Amino acid sequence: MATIQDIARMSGYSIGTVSRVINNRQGVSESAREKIEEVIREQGYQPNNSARMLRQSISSDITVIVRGANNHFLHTILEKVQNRLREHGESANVLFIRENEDEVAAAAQAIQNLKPKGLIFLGGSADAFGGGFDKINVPSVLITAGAEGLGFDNLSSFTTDDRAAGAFVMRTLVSHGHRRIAILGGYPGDVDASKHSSSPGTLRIRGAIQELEASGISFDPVRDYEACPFSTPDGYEAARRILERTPDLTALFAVGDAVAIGALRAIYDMGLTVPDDLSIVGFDGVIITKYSIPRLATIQQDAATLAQRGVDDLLMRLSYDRPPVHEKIPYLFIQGESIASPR
Amino acid sequence: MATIQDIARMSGYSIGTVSRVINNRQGVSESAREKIEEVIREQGYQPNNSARMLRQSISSDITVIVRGANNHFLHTILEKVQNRLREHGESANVLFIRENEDEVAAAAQAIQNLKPKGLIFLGGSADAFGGGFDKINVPSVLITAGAEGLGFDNLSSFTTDDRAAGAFVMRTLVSHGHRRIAILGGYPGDVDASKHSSSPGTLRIRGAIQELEASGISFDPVRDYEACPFSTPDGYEAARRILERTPDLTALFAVGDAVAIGALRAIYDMGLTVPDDLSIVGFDGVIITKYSIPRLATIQQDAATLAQRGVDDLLMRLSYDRPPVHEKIPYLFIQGESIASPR
DNA sequence: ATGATAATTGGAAACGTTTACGGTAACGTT
DNA sequence: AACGTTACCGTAAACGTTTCCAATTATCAT
Repeated sequence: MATIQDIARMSGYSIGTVSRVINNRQGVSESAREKIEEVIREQGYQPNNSARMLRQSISSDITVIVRGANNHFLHTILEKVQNRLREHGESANVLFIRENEDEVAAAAQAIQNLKPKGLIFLGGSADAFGGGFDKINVPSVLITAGAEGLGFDNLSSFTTDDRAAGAFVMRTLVSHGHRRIAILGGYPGDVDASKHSSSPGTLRIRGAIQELEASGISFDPVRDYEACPFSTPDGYEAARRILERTPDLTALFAVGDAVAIGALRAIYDMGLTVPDDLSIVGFDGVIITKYSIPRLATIQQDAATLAQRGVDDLLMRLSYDRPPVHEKIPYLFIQGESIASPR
Repeated sequence: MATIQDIARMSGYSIGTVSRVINNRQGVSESAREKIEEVIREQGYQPNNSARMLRQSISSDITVIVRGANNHFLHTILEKVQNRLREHGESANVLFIRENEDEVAAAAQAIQNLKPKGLIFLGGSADAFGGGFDKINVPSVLITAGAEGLGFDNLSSFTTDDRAAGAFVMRTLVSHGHRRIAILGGYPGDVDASKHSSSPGTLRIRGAIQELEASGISFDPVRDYEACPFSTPDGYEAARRILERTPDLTALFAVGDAVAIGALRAIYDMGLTVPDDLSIVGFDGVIITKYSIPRLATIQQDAATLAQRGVDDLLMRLSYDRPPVHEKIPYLFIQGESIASPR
């Protein structure tokens, strides 16, 4: 493998100039730049990362933190993020962490001495970012949750408009004639509008409740809401609990597809059918919703765009320093086969 | 952050000796070792990776290569691998690549100058390892495919006994009285026993066919087999094709759960029911098989053990040089609700 | 006690970069 | 022609390790 010295020798310039070309800094003549670039190209030279890192005390890779349960939607985004990074010639370190706080702190610690040049968060909420990651102070992006107005000055966010989507789901159900609707999934505190939270689940739920109230439909958090983690087994259990507790329901809004899939089976096991006895809507738009029986109505998040915009923004801010941005990516409502009017 | 120099100064020894202690090499007195270790401990000193890497021209991290479509089973393993690595205090670089050959070659190239100290492959087959990765020549493990007897001298493998499992599935179907059984999924060449291949799909299929023939049941590759990638949409299409072509089938063996889930829906769309009209068995044991309607019969691979043994073997071989091993991890047959006797 | 040998330790070079600094050349201004 | 300014470029130090080699000390047999 050629070194910067070899390139310098072969191009007839000094290593200083070569270095300037590599990092495209100014102060090097057009002729020098061309010559050096040519040599670099024909030698297939790649700067040695370790040396660079040693000198600058920052690594040249990006760390991706995936937060939450083994979730198909996050995996989809992860893969797209990874692909996009590779298209730009970047490679990524990936870390999976669970929701709990000490794990977040530990991860932040571990990542700190990995010295990444940038951070990408998948899943979770911006709150976690405050749990140690803000100290690392490198350009970061949060995909799948919003971070606007939270005072993190190095964190962009790209997300679906969860509040609007949650409201949209409810509007749809109500327009089908549903009046007894329950919500499934998320954290116990999510229904409590007085608590501040920027997590997507919370926003979906609050948007939904707000819409219901705007339609003059009462929503009792104790009776009509059941919290649970975003996984299929948890969705199954939660659905059973709420259906046993509140048998007069005609529709269910699961704030994640994994939960909805579990609920689908729970409903089946209780001898009810979807959508005749009960309508159900999910959230995320994972592939399985298009093949389940019945096909699941859901909010399809645009994973490809989320990933792409997130990565592009990070790389952009990595090279030209710009302020972070907060963007909402359009979503799509998928009708599926799991909604009908109550009978 | 303290450096080795600080430790040297504070302990009263030279950096050479400190280095020897850190890498616990021999040739340092017990007293020196103790003193130095004490200082290291109280300073919370961590060697600088970049410097180390620069000097030794090998990085300190492990690269994980995930091969194949966006597959839930692989994601599950990936997460478990990652967790196990973290338990050992290691971090991993993750790369997703598709099946095609140039992508493999490109990835091998890219990884070569990442200079990982070890490699973990998830999915695909050992064949891919030959496409450039063997040149990197670091301890590697292949999880989810076998590599025994292929002449790679630095590659361990941990896998389900795909051939036996494939045979087991067929034995089960035959014992239920099925005689007209089709196989779904994998590459077109997989049925051709004359071609050599170590891919898991191939082995499952060959094991299945072998078992059928041993039971005196004829299997016509053209009529009873339909190749397709390991994804749900592809499974859907493949199932439609084969059911239209061969309507007298009574059972289907999909060599991956994703394929089976697609097939389930295809069967439904054709107005048939599982298992009354058609039995179906999948492979992998992903979570969704336990919640689909009907629950899918499948071969449950032991993802946790596969991941754990793979990681442990790699780390072991990284520190003590041992020969690679090839291990088959037990699987479990899950009865599900998708098998019945033909009527 | 002496020398020979082994064990331990220190010193310094090297890994491949980046960057501050100083030097040189080119150019325009007077 | 002399000078100042600018643009470009080269030199060398520094980043924190590992490791070779030489130096020192300890151990032992005689």
